[in-house]
Amino acid sequence: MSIHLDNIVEEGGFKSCAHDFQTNCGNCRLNAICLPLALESEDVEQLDDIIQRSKPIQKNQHLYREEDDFKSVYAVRSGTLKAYKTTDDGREQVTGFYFPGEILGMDGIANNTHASSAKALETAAICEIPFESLEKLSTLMPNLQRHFFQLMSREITEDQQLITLLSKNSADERIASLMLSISARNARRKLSATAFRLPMSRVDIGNYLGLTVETVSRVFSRMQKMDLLSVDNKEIEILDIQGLREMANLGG
Amino acid sequence: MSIHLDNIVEEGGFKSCAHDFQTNCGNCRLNAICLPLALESEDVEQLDDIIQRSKPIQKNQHLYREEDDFKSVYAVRSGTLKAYKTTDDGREQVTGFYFPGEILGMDGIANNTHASSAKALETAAICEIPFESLEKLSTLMPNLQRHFFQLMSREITEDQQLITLLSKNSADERIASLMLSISARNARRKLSATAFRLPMSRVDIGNYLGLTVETVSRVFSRMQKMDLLSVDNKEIEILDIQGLREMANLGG
DNA sequence: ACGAACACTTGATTTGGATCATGGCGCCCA
DNA sequence: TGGGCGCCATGATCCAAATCAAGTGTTCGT
Repeated sequence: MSIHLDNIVEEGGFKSCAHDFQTNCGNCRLNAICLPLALESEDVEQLDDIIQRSKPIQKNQHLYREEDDFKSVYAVRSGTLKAYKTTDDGREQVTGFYFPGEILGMDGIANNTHASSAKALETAAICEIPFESLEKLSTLMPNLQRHFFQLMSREITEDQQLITLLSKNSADERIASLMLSISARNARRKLSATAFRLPMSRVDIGNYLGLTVETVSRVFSRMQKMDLLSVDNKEIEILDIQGLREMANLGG
Repeated sequence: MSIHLDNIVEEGGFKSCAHDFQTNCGNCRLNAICLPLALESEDVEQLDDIIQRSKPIQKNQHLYREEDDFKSVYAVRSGTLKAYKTTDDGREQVTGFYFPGEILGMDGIANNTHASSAKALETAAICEIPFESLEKLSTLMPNLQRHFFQLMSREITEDQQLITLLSKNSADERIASLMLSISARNARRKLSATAFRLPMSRVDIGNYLGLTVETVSRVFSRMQKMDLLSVDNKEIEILDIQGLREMANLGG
């Protein structure tokens, strides 16, 4: 059973007080990879003033739902969320997983209505960034405007990666790519790139990658047989990252 | 053989002079659906000042290529373009088609490098919008900033639609959806929603939708047999839009 | 105006992943 | 502390779309 450093450290700050001294961008362990990334420290303080931190949301709770009015975008402080859409015939399509330091909700800007729902896969601490305030601040701080444009652009390029994956790659390649993506995002947060716990179920993985649960399961078994990784329920250890890259078709 | 009103009318303006009186946002037939959409007329003039209009690009010419430095985003004035990425193993993934009034190139903002290539499917007139100027103008004009955030957000929601389509829908459903999308975009430009010429090849359609050419061909034949549409090479006429919606699973 | 290259269609066969079916394991809670 | 339910694994069968193959139609360059 692995220890979730993220949750323990960061939720610790919350339990005492929402305005705890730890609870601001300046002190946040994630500020180098999150919204404040591009800002001077005095600017960070202004950003800090508009950010709302409420109590953590529990597993399976929604942060927002499709068709809710759009008010804010959200930064993940700890925990993991999934974003998903409900298709016209009632099925679910997972459109992304969001880890600490990542921003979600930007798909709501287009129509002032959330285009997808977001639900916690485990207890999660969230920073809410009211969009109107962010817009105003952006006109005053060109760096912030630039950075937010970049964040949205990154969301676009990531979606395009997923489109390519779904359109061109086999089940093996899709799952190898997802494992590598999670590994890289862990590394960005200074966590292990080779050993981690998957916060999402096999169903969610399959849904995200356009595969059935059975296929996900079989691919994990196959990868294990090939000594690419070891799988113990949700605990993953990457044993041969090079081999995994080759399987994902990311070249040698 | 159909007549391309778009090309004839708008390229006419170009041939004489790049600073032709017709060639500005204020007079552009598309200004109600393009970037100027949200702006007052005096603001439109300022926007107009930063926009560069060069001579039309020819079929198969590139507007930009993957990994080019990112300098500008582009608005289509006439013609059609496709955006595509080259996968690690050298294949091509079409990520979008762009019609008059639509903006492309926003995926380059994230890393200051174009994440995809854009190529003309037919002769196309383009408005180039230098991004640095657009950023500066956006800090001065909140409406423009807002509108550009919305445009990027729309790109995200459209990509998510495509992800869902690729992940959950059959070949029939994918192609029906694409035909309906093109129809709706034509309607937005006050062109026929039921009769149009496809600017892209079957290969491009298949590539975009994650299908082979053969499958695209067969689906068109099947739709024709079902009297949903008539297909004459690239000329499409939608005969039963309701039936097509049902096939696309967009409900009754 | 002609021929080559390209774009599209249609048919036969194959196949990767879906679907259907079953069983085990762990976990939560009474 | 056991029972039920959700999650996961694995085997058997099926099917939609890919692949392979062979044409025909269209476009373009000279």
